[in-house]
Order: sequence, then structure tokens, then C-alpha cells
Amino acid sequence: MRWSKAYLPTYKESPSDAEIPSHKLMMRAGLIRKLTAGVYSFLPLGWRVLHKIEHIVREEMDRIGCQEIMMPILHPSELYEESGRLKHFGPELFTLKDRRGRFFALGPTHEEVVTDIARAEIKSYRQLPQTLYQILVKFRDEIRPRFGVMRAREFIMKDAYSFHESHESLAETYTNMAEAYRRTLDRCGLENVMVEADAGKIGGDVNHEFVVFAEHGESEILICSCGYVANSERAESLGKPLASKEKVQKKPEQVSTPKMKTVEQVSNFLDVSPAHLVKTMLYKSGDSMVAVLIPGERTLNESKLSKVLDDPYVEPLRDDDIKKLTGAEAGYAGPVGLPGDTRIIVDPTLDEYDGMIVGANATDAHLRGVKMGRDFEATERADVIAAEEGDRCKRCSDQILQLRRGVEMGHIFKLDTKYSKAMSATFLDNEGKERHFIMGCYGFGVSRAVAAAIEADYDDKGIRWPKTITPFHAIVLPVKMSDADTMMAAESIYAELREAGWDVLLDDRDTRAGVKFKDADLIGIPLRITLGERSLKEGKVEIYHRRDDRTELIDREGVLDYVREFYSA
RNA sequence: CGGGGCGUAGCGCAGCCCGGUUAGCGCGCCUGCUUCGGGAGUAGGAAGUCGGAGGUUCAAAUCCUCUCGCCCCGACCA
Repeated sequence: MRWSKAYLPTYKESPSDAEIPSHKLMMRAGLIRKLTAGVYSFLPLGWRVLHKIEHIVREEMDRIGCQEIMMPILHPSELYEESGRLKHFGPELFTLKDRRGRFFALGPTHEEVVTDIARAEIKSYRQLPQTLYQILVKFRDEIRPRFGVMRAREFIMKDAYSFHESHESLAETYTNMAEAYRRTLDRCGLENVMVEADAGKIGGDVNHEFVVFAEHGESEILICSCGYVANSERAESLGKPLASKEKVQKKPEQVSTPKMKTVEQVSNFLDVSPAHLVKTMLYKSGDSMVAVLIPGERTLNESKLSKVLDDPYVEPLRDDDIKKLTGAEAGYAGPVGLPGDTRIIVDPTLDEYDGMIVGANATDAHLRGVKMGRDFEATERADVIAAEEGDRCKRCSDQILQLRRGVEMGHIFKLDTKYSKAMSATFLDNEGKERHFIMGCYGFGVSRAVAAAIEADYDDKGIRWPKTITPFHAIVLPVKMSDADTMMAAESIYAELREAGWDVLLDDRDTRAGVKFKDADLIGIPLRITLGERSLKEGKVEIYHRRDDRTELIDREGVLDYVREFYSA
């Protein structure tokens, strides 16, 4: 491609609405342009990178026997009523009406559609297993789209779905898929890790995320040197060691804590560390009331609580309901003397406590020296706190968890029969019995990967593409456009590399060399072939390595071999 | 959805509080001359519904009301 003829606009400055490096650089280097919040066009440079990633994804999917298809974007809303996901997705689903007033959704993922396809054709266990995939634009009306294509409302995703007669078969595909994801990310040059994750709206139990390490990623990963690694939404830990303990008293002592509602206020007021306090958080699950007890300085992980209660719709009590249940204003709830049918869930980190300070279920009062098992009974003991950096690892119990940030690039799920049951998708097994498909689904964020690759490696000059997904393998930069020999060399190297199948960008713009150098750095092509008057006279050209910021002089004749060697390494 | 911020030329911004004639600056863009290996200099030039609608006023980018859009923070901390 000749830059003089190409649609490759670059900016010196970042648009003011871009926050993180990848977003700024994608705008500055002319990869994308925003249409409206969370909706982007890909310009030629961005589109090339997207294609290269898609290509790698296809190869890895095909390698493990997946078959590519293309499903519609427009989905009749009845499908979501059937699967029960209408309310799960809620406002995140983009919906529209046709001229007759019938409702449709723009596909956020395709479990429903693919299950509808499978139930029509797959009738026998002999046709199983099957794995279908597609690379298609997806729509989700995100609460808060941000960071450019990193969290967009319209984005490109590879989604695969597998159908099985047995859990063993699913497990095999699941393992293959995990391996394919790891290979895909490795081939894209992205340092990644597979972690246990939270299932979110897709459902199912077993699921793993593939996270690419990046400073500005939205995912938090907790890692232990013993090998334990998990998403912070799901990670388990033993908390931090207690510095001091509250003494148990003969019977709970009621202390006056006027207007002291937060843990911070109460612990300051009583002059004890927040770890002495036990936070009582009140929830409603169906018709039953739930009190959750966790250490004062900890955060409750609602997703864990949902799982413990087996209820995706758990919600915190509102202030007036708190008053009804405890008889006190919000801020003074405690486990002692709650109505008998209240479920009391206690986090295991509280086992280490002797006494506790808890709300008194009376406005402006707390109880000191409370003992669990004597003053109140726990209904259940379950891990519900959010793990944090610095916690003791639950797996090995003597190492400390470290935090690393990253971008969620892939997410794979064992769905079991969640969708096949909801949508009555069945086949006959070898005994002639009707059974529901056992399913898996596997998503990969293709457009997000473009941003993640930039996020994972850039410098103050611009992007540094990994070799495998770079939009161009080399950029040819003639320094002096008015010099005939320079231009002749530029044209011949450009032609030579192109004929050999390399993607080459020729910067034939009639502009100053400095501008070209800056732009070349910005768009991050791994190899720059600089053609200068002096070195050309000696039959040499300069090769500049973007990643290492290093220049080499080589013979003009050796260019093709040099490029070939660079990319085969 | 709650809170905060911002909409002025393709991009980055000033002007607004305290209303006043042709609305500025930098980058970019066009033309000429000089320059030419790390975002050139110079002379000239094009480009704006001041997000939109309504209002106040002799007069509105500026004040008031409504509205649309964009960005950030939050949406468990009792």
C-alpha cells in the first residue's frame, strides 16, 4: 500500500475523550473512528489487524474441528423468552420493533439461535458431538461503554457452541478449546493466563477466563506463587491475619454509638481496629431474609453470595425493610436477636475471631464481646468475602496473593443443559431415550484483542505491534523524495517484498523525513526500511527495529532475506 | 440509574463569571518562496448553525429554561 493514496490519517494529539493508552493510540494512528458512544468504525489499518487476529482464530478453531457458520444478528425476542434470558439480559439487550410491532433483539451472543438450529437437525447421539462457531458483530447495551473498543456496545466476537451426549465428551471439547485459546493468544503475541471466573449472564457452572496482562485492564487477577490464580470476582482467600482480637465478655455489652453508622465511624469511636467489628449486611432472597456476617474491613462479594443462596436475584434490603427486620435504623444491624427465620451466613474468616463487635439492632447502639455460637447461631458458614491483594492464599495457606490487571479476552463455559432444557433441545441416546444436549460455549473478543495488543505493549512514541498481527510487516521509508536513486530503490524494494507476499507500506508522501519517522513509530510497524542517499550510494539500507529501538545497516540485496528471517524467528 | 464535568473550524484549546460591532490561538488543510535524516521557516488563504430549541435584552458563544450528545466516578461498605 502506498501511503500517499491510503486512508491512513494520523493525529499529533489525542482526542480529549480517549482515556487509556490503547484508545488514544488507536485514534492517533487512525485505526478507528467513533460514530457514537461505544460504536466504532475500523479504518484500513485497524481492519488489517482485526483480519490478522480473525485469521489466527479461524486456524485454531478449525484445527480442533470446529465448523464455521454465520448466524443472524437479528433475533426474534421469543427466543429469549423461551430461554428465560430476557430478564437476565434486561436493558443490556438492544431491542427493536418491526413494522408490525413484533419485537426483535440485536444478538448479544447466540446460545438461543444455535440451540434452535441444533434441535432441528441433531436427532441422534450418532450425530454428536458438534462444535459450531462464527465471527460476527455483537450488540450489548453496556451500562457504561468505555475505553474505545475495549468495552464497546457493538463489537466483534468469535463465539463457538458445542453439543454433546455426555459430560466426558463436553470435557474433551472444553479442554481442546482451552488449548486452542491459549495457542491463539500465544500466536497473537499476548501474555495470557487462564483463570477460574464468574459465570455472569451466560450461566453454567464451570467456566474459565483468558486474561491478557495489561496495566489498564478491567479484570483483576489474584496470583499466588504456589500456582493458584483466579479472577478477583471469584478468588478465594483466607483474608489477612488479625492484628488484635476483641475479648469475649460474659454477656454482650451494649455500647452507645450515637450516629455511628459506618465501620470506620464505629471503630474510630470505640478506638479499635476495624477487624474487631463484624459487618452485618442484610439481603433478601425470594421471601427469606438473609444476614451476612463478614469482617468489618472486608467487602462482600455478591456474586459468591448469589451462588451460596442459589439465587441470581439476591438484593440488599432497603432502609425501610432493614428497619422492619431489625427495629433499628440502617447502620445498626447485628446477628443477635434477629427473627428466628432469618438465615445467618458467616464468612469462615470469622472463625479466627474470639469476640465480636456487632450492631445491636437498636438505633445508636452496638454490642461488644459477642460470641458466635452462644449469642447467635450461624445458619451457614460460607466464603462470601471478596479476596484482595495481600490476603493469605487458600490453596497453600502460607503465601500471599498478588494482584495483576488484565483484559478479559476469552471466556469458556460448560453450560450443561441450561439452554437445551429451557428450549427443549433433545436427541435420542443409544437406548432410544430422549435426552437434552449437554452444551458448552466459548467466546473470544476479536475487536477487543486489537486494543489489548496495544495495551500490552506500547511506548511514548506509539504502538509496537506483535509480529503476527501487525498491519504491515515492513514500512519502506525513502528519506529524500527528490532523489531519483532513492525513489528507484524504494520502488524496487516495495515491489520485491510485495511479490514475495509480504504486507508492505511505502511511505511515498512528499513530506519531510521527520514526519514520516514519527508516523512510522506511531503506527508501530515492526520493521522500518529507511532509504537514505548516502548509505544507498554504498549499496546499503537501514533496518530499524521498532520494538528494540535499534538500527542496522544491511546490503540492499539482503532485504528480502532479512525480512523473511525476522518473521520466521 | 445516581453524582460530576464538557460541547466554540478536522484535532487540541481560549473567550463565558462581568452580554457590546469583523469569535480567537496552536496543530492540521490550500497556494507561493526558502528548507529537506526525527512532527521546518516565511508570506498569503480557505474553513465556524459557538451542540439544538425556546426565552430575557436595543444587543446573547456569554444570562435563564428545556433538550440532545460526549466523557469521568459510582451503582455491596449497613
